[in-house]
Parts: sequence; C-alpha cells; structure tokens
Amino acid sequence: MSLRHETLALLTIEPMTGYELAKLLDDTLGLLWAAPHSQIYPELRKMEDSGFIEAERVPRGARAEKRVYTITKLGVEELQRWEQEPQSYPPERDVHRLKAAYFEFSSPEAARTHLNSHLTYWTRRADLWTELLEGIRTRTYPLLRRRLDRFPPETHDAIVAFKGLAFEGQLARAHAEIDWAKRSLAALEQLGDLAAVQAVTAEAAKGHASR
Amino acid sequence: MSLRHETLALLTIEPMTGYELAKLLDDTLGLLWAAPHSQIYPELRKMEDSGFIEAERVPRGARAEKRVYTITKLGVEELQRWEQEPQSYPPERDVHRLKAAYFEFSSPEAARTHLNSHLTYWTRRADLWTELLEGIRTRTYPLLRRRLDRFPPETHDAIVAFKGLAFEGQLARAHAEIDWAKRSLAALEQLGDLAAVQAVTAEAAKGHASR
DNA sequence: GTAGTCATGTAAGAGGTTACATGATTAG
DNA sequence: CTAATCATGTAACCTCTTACATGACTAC
Repeated sequence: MSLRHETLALLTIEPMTGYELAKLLDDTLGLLWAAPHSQIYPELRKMEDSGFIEAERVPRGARAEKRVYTITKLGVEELQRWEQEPQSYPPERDVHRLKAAYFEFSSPEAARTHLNSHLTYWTRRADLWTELLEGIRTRTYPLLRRRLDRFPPETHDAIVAFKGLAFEGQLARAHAEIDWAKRSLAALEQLGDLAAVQAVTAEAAKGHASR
Repeated sequence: MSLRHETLALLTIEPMTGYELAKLLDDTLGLLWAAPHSQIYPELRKMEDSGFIEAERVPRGARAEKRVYTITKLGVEELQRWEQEPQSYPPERDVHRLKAAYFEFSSPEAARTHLNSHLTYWTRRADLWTELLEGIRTRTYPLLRRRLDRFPPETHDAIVAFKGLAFEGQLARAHAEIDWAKRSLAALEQLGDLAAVQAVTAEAAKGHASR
C-alpha cells in the first residue's frame, strides 16, 4: 500500500490535481511507483477522509472545476511515520526469470526472442534512468527543481543525494538485467541445436501424465 | 497469473499434492514464484476443471486421503503455449527504493537501519541462490535430480543450463542490491549531520500545507 | 470544427494477503 | 501422550487491472 505514500511524497512538492499525479505515476515516466488513474482518484478521496490531504475546488475555464489537493500536517506526519517504519519484502515473483527457468518447454527461437525483448526493455529503462540521473545531478530535472524551489537551501544536498541514490539503484538493477540477458543469449548459442529438446521434454512430460 | 504456470512446471517433475507444491512455493525456499497454500488449493481445483491436471485420491494412513495431481497432455501444451507467448513487464513498484528516494522525511538512524536491513535481506538471498546454483551445477539439488531422473539424458544439459541461467539472474540481482545498499550507506555517511534535515523538510512541507 | 489534452469518475474481476478452521499421521 | 508434520480447505479484505463512461477546455 505505497501508492498512498508516493502520492503524499509528491504532494510535498506542491498542491496537485489527481490528473497531474496520474501523469507522474505513469509507468513510462520511470518513477518508483506506477499506478493508473482509476486507482489514484479513489485513493485521493480516502486520504482526504483520513485528513492526510485537503481538496480545494478550483474553477478552470467557464464551466469546469478541478480538485487541487494539498498535503496537511497530518499527511506529512504520516509520510514521516511510514519512512521510519520497518519495511517487509514482497515475495519473489519474477515472471521473466520463471520463463527462462523452463525454456526447455519453449522453442529456441522463442527463448531468443524473450531474451532480446528483455534486453530491449531494460536498455530503454537504463536510458531513461541515466537521463533522469543526469537531470538530478545537474538539478535540472523539472520535478526536482520544483521541489528544491519549495525547500530551504540547507536541505538541497540531502534531497538531491537521496533522489540520486534511488535512481542509481534502479540503474544498477537495469544494468544487471542487461548483463544477464546478454550472458543468457550467449549461453543459448553455446547449447547448440535445441530443436529436439522441446519435443523430447514435452513427450517425457506427457509420459508422466499418461502413466 | 503465473502461479498456474509455475505449478504446471513443477508437476512436470512428477505428480504432487497441494501440500508439497505449497512447500515448494514458500518464499524462503528461493524459487521464482512464491504463493501461500490458500492460493494454491483453489488454483489446483481450477486447473483440474480446465483439464490441465488430474487428481488421484490416494489413501494415507487408515482414515485420511490426499489428492495427488498429475499434469495432463493439455497441461503440458498450456505450459508450452505460455512459454512461447510474449511476456509483458509489470509496472515499476519498488517500495524500498521509494523509501530511499524520500529519506529526507526519515531520520538518519532510520535510513541507516533500512539500508542495513536491505543488505541483510539480499545477502541472505544471495547465499541461498549461491548454494542453489552450486546444487544445480553439480546436479545434486534434489528437485533438479528428481527432474533429471524423469527426462531423457539428451535433454539434461539444456535443463541444467536453463535452471542455471535463471538463478544466475537472481544472484546478479541480489549482488546489485548489495552493492547499492553499501554505496548508499557510504553516501549517507558523507552527507554528514542530517539531524536537522528531517525537521526542516517537515516544516517546509507543512508550510505548503498551511499556505 | 476537431483533435488533443485536461479532468474525474465507476465497476467488474483477477490476484494476492491474512486469518480462521479442522483433523489425521508420524516420530519421539 | 504430545509435538511436529501432513493435508486441505474457506473467507474477508485489499490491491491492482482493464474497461467503460463522460465532458470541458484549448490550440489549430
């Protein structure tokens, strides 16, 4: 349940609408917690009920209105409380590694295709995070700029350092995945002709089945 | 929805009960997809209804019975189908990285504690996977042995290679996390006295709130 | 006018967590 | 006899996904 804390953290930058939060939590942006708007709007209402945030109705244009949410004192305290709370680890659930573990039920081409997609996906992520890190270090990334503008100068080094830490971690993970995909592709090559394996394993497995 | 395919894959080793599958899918075992028994038993019933597995009622002791599940031809085909199907990537959701990104709302001690737990957790995982990999390479890991005993010799190299690949990936990820935690702890040190930051950021955030 | 963006919702369903619940079997 | 293990379930609840739904505003 960290959607709550990610949105609280974003609202410490400045008041925002659900729509803007939804854009920031879009997975393609590369931030640390993604969520669709269908999850965000109800969560904002719940947080409002809990007193963590407050909505202000602001007119836009002639007829329309938007709800601009501001974090409250209670909301900041909740964020601090969560930050100090010990954090458990989610159970292991890695579908790509799982597929790789059972490539003997796949075809050599499909296995290669999977690893190439993996390479593409994580390379794109690495590029994204490299750029983001550059923007963090130079303090030019817009979201960071907006944050620094609101916080006193003596906190800037720490704020920048922590954002840097987090995305260095993401980047390191991406590089580990890229290396893994490359090594795995090489290993696939070395296994030579696997054409027969799929058929044989399938037959063997069916053998158990019809025992 | 890969619980289904992990259990199908395990049932290609040999027929098993829900209880045994639940033990294998325990997170502390370090396999690739964890699940509690409360999820496994209903899933087995669903797969039985779909014809992917078949249950045999086997007596145990005098009064009791157990349901031993066997994968069917249809089940093996489903596993193969899934293996060749393109796999999407889950949205980014990393709670530990998220916490690190907002350490300015934490205390220096809590931040250090988080990173030390991270180190402990991933070191334990790395040890687990190192041992598992050793058992895979020497072909002595019991689950792998059981698998190899059921599959024809010409498939053994590939089966062992794929299991190796998968856990090398897990190990690489663990090492990346360990490195990150160490580098982050060092970075924390270098930031020097952060005692004031938490208070200041909190005040600043409340400042927005009561604007 | 019309396409793109801004803006906010609801709802069904899948997947996962946590807790409750029960009882037989086996090893000491 | 008693503790650990084997064995199988249910139920409430939460989170997340996917799809449906609507309409105003702005730039061209």
